[in-house]
Amino acid sequence: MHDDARHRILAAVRALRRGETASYGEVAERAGLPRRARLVARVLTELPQGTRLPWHRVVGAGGRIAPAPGSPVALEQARRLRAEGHSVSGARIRRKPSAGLDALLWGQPGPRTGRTR
DNA sequence: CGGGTGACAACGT
DNA sequence: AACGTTGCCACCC
Repeated sequence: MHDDARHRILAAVRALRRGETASYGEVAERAGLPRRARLVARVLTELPQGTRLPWHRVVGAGGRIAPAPGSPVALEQARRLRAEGHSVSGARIRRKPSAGLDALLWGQPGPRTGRTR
């Protein structure tokens, strides 16, 4: 894959702020790579262990933890999301209950709760 | 070139 | 809500 695409994806993830989440597809879109959700997943998979990137803020469409349920990475993501105010049950993530304020802070809704196209 | 795989996503049932 | 299907894309055999 292009190193350039990788850097743009990393930048998009780095831009995610505390409490915010974005789906793989959204991250791809923000990185200027529409329809490359799987590429985003691939890039995250290859992140080094101690990375400072907020990779845990990238979630599956509809607000789900994407990695295999029970896997170390999935558990760690759940832990971090809860630490940022979200509630996680199994793979399901329910966004921090402050949608109104969040919308002001984020400008855009988080992962789709309804249909998209 | 051909087939399999996955931290994806949209749709239909 | 939970699956199964299909489309997709980058990689790896």
